[in-house]
Amino acid sequence: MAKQAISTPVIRRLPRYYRFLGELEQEDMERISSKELARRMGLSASQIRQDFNCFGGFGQQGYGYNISELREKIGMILGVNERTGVILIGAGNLGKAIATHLDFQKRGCELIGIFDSNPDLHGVNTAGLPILPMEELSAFCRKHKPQVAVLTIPKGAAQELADQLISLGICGFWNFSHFDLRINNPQIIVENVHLGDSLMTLAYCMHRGEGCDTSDE
Amino acid sequence: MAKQAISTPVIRRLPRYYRFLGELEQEDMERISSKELARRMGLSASQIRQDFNCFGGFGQQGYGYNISELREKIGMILGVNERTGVILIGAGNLGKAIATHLDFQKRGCELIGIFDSNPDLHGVNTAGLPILPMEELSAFCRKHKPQVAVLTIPKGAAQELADQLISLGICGFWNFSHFDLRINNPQIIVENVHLGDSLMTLAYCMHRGEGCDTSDE
DNA sequence: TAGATTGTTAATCGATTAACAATC
DNA sequence: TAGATTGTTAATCGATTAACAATC
Repeated sequence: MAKQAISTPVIRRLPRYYRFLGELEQEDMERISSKELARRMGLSASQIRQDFNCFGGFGQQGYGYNISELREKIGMILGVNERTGVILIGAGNLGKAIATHLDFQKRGCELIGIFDSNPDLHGVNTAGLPILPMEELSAFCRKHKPQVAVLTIPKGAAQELADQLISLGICGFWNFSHFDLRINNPQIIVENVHLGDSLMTLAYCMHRGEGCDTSDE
Repeated sequence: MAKQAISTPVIRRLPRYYRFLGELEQEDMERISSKELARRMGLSASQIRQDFNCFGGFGQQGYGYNISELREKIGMILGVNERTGVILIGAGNLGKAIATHLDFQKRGCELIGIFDSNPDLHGVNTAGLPILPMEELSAFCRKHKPQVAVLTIPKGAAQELADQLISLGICGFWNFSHFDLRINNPQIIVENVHLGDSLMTLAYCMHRGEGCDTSDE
């Protein structure tokens, strides 16, 4: 579909476009120009047109973009209609928060298993799933073949567990473990989320004062 | 201290440097060259030297960088010794996870108040603090003058609450609310964290397959 | 001293912005 | 048709990489 490889900055903006277009749709708006969308999102109109044109013409000269059509097309690109199997490992507060508050289905994913080493949690219903012991992990993976693992576990356990999960067929990690996974296999996709780094960036801007704008909007 | 404004990409890399240097320090390493640090972090040696030189010479020709000295200097820049007052609003799973698992002190911040509108939670001890009712928010702010607010609340409530908090003296937001705060005051610093967008980026890379590398490491 | 590695300048690369012809 | 707004090319800007003199 794409003419050539899409650059990272563009990819990272796609979910945000998708979100804004969803909001506009809910406001019952039908069409929008790149200029108006730029104003609302804090981007430039040029950039928006460049971004959309990575995937081919979504708009119409003199008219702009049809909001629901554009949203649907971006959704297709992002794969919101896929059903990628996801397991979550580590059912602490953060794991629970992600399992319960994040709509995986809306994002092309399906949470199919939750694991924790703490026996007190085993069997506890979370987001409609029973928390399973780690011992069942490999049998589960062989049976259900999840592709993505969410790691909401402490730092120390992350790398070893990741290696094990790769051998069980996991090829994508959403890693919250305060440790940068390094996997020397380009087929394995890693999204490291470092909440601590994000807080530090904010803290830096606070004490450095004005003019410090790190927002990527 | 800085000769000129530091660019956003550099600022965003600083916490990561700080983290890696901390790990090296714990491995009892004393010195490191830009080349070796680059190898470990997946950056280029050139970039590392450029980054550090934004702040003045941290290294020594022929030797490299002294790890603990470098770490301390980056820590100073990031303001880890500050004590910025932080309140957290929304004590659901995500709020609790952030309050309990994130070491604010290590990052120049101090969590001094937690608020939630749910009466069942009032008084519940979380990370050493009692959860307070929203009604006490303004009195609390007047008394303790927090500067940063963590918003772990639903989307709908975010913008209105943010405006109220600004009038109470809050000048930094760490926003997890699935809604992009837009505040037209450059003095107010906003760090939007969109976990959903992060998952979608991962999902995109999964179904697009190989060569999709959005890691910023 | 010789080797190593920085600090810094210059070259390259890529992303964003500007401009405008195409066209609805 | 005239006005609006895209798609797309060219110009600009900024960040990364390469190169190398300075120096420990």
